[in-house]
Amino acid sequence: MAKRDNISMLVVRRLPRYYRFLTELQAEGVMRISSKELADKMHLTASQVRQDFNCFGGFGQQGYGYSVEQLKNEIESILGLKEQKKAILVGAGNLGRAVASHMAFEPKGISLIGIFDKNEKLIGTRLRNVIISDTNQIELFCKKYMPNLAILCVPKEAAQQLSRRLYTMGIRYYWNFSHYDLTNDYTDVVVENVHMSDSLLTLCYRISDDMEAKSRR
Amino acid sequence: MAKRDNISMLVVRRLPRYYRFLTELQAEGVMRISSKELADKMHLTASQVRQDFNCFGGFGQQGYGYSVEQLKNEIESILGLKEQKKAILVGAGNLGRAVASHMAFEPKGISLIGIFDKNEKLIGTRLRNVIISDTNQIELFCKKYMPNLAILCVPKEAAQQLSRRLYTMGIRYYWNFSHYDLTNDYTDVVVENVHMSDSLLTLCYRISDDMEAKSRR
DNA sequence: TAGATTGTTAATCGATTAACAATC
DNA sequence: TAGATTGTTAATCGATTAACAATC
Repeated sequence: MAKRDNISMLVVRRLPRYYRFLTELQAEGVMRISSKELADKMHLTASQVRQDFNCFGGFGQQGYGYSVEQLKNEIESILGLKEQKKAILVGAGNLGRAVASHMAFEPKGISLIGIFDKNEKLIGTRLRNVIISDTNQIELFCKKYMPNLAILCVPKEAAQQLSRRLYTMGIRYYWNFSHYDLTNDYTDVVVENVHMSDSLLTLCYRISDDMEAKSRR
Repeated sequence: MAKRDNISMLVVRRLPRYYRFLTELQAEGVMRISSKELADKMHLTASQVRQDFNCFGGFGQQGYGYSVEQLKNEIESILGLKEQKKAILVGAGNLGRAVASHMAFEPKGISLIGIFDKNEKLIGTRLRNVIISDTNQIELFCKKYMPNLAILCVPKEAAQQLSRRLYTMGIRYYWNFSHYDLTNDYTDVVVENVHMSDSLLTLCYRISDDMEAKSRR
């Protein structure tokens, strides 16, 4: 891995997808692949595939293509999956519970070390072998265990105040499911938003657009 | 609403966000807003805001700006939220249950009319007042109720066979949480993917990149 | 060596930004 | 009318695609 210097977000967002396809290819026993083959599989162009990889250095070999295993390892290292990260999750409602129990954290180098909620009924119960604690214990917990990543599954109204507390405790990386915009308050923070309802609205648009197009014919 | 003709996906994906901000502004009692003000709030440029809206026709007024209420209504209609859609959800595991109970379907014109799972323990229980049925009842159900949208919360392995069945039953719109690529099999299908793990991997990259950048300083 | 496929430069395409005349 | 802000055209910027020399 070399180069890397101001990589476009569009490239970055393709990396996980490359990683998925390569993992699968490896599982299928495929040893090597050309940019053309990979591009066809992923509905991209060969040029784009090569350009993408060359943002980080040349992983291929002329006349041969790419070694699936090597390429997968390179991307794994680019994504930083081997670096250990400690995460806490706040908000153990429907969404929080789904995220906690559904996500594969370990293969990404993430250990979920704490879950918090203010609902007394949930406090003390377990999720993925982690005991749910009272949200007001967050400061104590952070002081002790120093998590670096927070997963926000709280309602918008709670997110602002909560993020202020987490920021104070030194947390700078957020996986944010709430509709609160953290970048309004802090500039030195990395936030990845998951807005499921935006995605559903996009689908609504596409349905409406598609149906209209069909009715025109 | 007028114009519209080959709108870029980048514009489409901004629409739900506009809609969110406008809904909020309206709730706050704001009556009018300029492209500049809206752009600042949303971290966009005024030019972009105006260009985006003008894909669908001019909703503003020179010297005044945009009426929050009118603009919100226009976008609502562009997104097709008033059109009634019938949805079924397949896979009532952690993720499916979270989606079913967490999502606000009604304001998007979607009614969730059926939920399916193959796990006998879940069959017969209720989610959001919908009884979970056996997955093998899907064909019967679709014949009777003609849903047009399917939400896929099943594992990758189940998704291919399942999508084939749903396609046969005439379903062409999919909100897909599985890692199976539906567009491989069908071209006349509209699929909106939600890949939460890709989003988390993107965050991993950004953490790794950010930490590296900091250590360089 | 000949064939294949990369890495990389150049050309094209599309999206964002800037500018400004139109007009409320 | 003067000031503000839109709608829209032109300029810029960035991303994708095409082409091809380098090389395995």
